[in-house]
Amino acid sequence: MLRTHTCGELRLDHVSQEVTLCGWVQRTRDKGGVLWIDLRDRYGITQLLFEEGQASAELLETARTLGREFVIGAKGEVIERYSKNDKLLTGAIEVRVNELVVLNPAKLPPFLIEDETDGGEDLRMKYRYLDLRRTPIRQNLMLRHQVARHTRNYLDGLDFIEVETPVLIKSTPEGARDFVVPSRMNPGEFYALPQSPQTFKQLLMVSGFDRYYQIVKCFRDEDLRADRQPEFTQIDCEMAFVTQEDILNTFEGLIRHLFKQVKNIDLPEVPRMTYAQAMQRYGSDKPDIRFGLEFVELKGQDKDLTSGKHFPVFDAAELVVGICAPGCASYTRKQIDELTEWMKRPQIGAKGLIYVRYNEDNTLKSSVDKFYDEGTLRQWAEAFDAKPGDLLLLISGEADKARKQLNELRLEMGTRLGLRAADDYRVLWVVDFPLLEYGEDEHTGQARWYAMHHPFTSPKPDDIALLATEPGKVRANAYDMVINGVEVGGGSVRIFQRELQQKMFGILGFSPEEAQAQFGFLLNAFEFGAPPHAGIAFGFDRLCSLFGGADSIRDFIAFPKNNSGRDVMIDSPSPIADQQLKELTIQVAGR
RNA sequence: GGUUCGGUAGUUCAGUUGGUUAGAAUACCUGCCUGUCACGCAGGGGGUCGCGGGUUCGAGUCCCGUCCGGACCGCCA
Repeated sequence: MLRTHTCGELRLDHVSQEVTLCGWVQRTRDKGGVLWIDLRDRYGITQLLFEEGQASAELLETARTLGREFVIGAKGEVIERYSKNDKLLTGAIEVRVNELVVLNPAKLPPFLIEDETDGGEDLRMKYRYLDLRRTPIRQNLMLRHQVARHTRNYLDGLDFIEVETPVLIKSTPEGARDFVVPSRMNPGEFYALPQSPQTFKQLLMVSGFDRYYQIVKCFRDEDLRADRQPEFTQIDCEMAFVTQEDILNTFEGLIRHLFKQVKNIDLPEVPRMTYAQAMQRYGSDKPDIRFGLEFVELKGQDKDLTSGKHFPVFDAAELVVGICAPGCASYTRKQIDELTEWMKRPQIGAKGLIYVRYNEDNTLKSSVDKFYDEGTLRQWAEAFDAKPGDLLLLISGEADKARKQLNELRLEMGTRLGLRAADDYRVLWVVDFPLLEYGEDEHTGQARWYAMHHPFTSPKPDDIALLATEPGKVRANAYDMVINGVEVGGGSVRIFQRELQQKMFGILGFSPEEAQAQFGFLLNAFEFGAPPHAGIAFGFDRLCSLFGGADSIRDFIAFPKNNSGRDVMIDSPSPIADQQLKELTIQVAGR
């Protein structure tokens, strides 16, 4: 061993012991007659002391040549400090060095390796191995380790077993784009990397494994975001002989366990909300319930407080819906205009934003005073349960669009009003998702039915009859877990009968032959005694970033990719040699 | 595929209406300093203003193109 202790463990108890430490030079403070070096490893920082008169001239000389990030070993005596530093765990002691070895000198790093670095994202990613030396990033990865460890502990305790499923699998048309891997031994044929181990975990249920989990890499070839990587990790779970209720309880238990173990937070019972409620009250299937600002409809299916006053915008609207921003009546015209412009950005695409100020003096002032008298405005305020000082913000139009736009506004107002604290955690189950959604096929342009979750999701038994008549109204036994407006997990009760699964593929536009070619192995398996089963998968990276109080998942992944799917450190993806292409019988345009 | 913001010293940024020798902070180097811990003080070096073209007497600044990066929309069963 090159060292006797780490840089994080020495205390007053160790005083007068002879120790050897190894690590990286964080910083040197040369005071002339005395020189200090902060020595860092993953456990902490220990101050090394070199003093004129005590240390040899040669030792001082060497110490003065040390630069940032040099790797050194230092042997010496632990002594109590004259002036202690209570910001450091090792701040009561220092090591008076009598032997110093430079294990490896270092070039000056391209950015500061400090908690508050001066490096930009791009640079940090290029030198990720240096970035990972920084305490905040190291702590993120340690948090990730803890989340994984406690996940395994919890599931192990419930007799789940972890089974590895293959990474080289088969491309399927449904869902996200696949990453594809050419097969040398089968020219012209390709593997796909799994978007999730979905079919394999269902087959494990058919095999009788009963309770399966896997902390597993998944791959999706879609555009990226701060919370989306092309390869990401899921906690993938499946259970047999269970109902939806069993899944919700088991995995509410997992989340509660993780909050307790990782954050020492006792989570209250997780409330449930149907998809329909979530959309109506929040305009989102993943509402952030840390704050209210719930939607109130002025014109909707069962009421209308706006029509007949010759305001064409509202008269033509399917839905007039708004939120009440408490205490915002003091917003200036300029602030409201700015908010309106924000809503009109192409990303949101609102046509406009109507406001009603409920002034402190009990008067009402709106942007539609021309059309609505004070009595009507007062009716509106009542509908919102508004108080003097509040500001109503209204959106109108086609119901789905209006809700979506107002959802953006609600979240923005929540942020502006400081209602979205990172350390306030509100967990929610959203249940009863629709089974199907209608949309245009990207390639053919033809409208057709898509599985909202995936094609293996079972319809609610009560709704099966609707499959033939009104597929859009069929609800699924599907559920999402949402924390602070982030979808952290989702799953469903699965179809386990061949006939129903075939029917489902039919609705999704597969011919019987296509279904057999793509998913024959699953359909066949269902004929050999498939048990009822259900499952869920959690986005592990997101869960970690949430526990870490961050929006981006990148700093919870050791070696992440950038927005364009590139790893700027190893510079991938990259071209491959002509010989490799030839072997794979692949031709690349332009080569 | 789209919207939008950005690219200037090792790094993070400022740079006015197009006008003298492109600045600050920090890092780095040199010297001084025996209790620092964001040490301090004095001095110093460091720039193809992403790249290419254009307008102009003159471009970091304006225009066109292009490359790179961030955020977002579409997309992500």
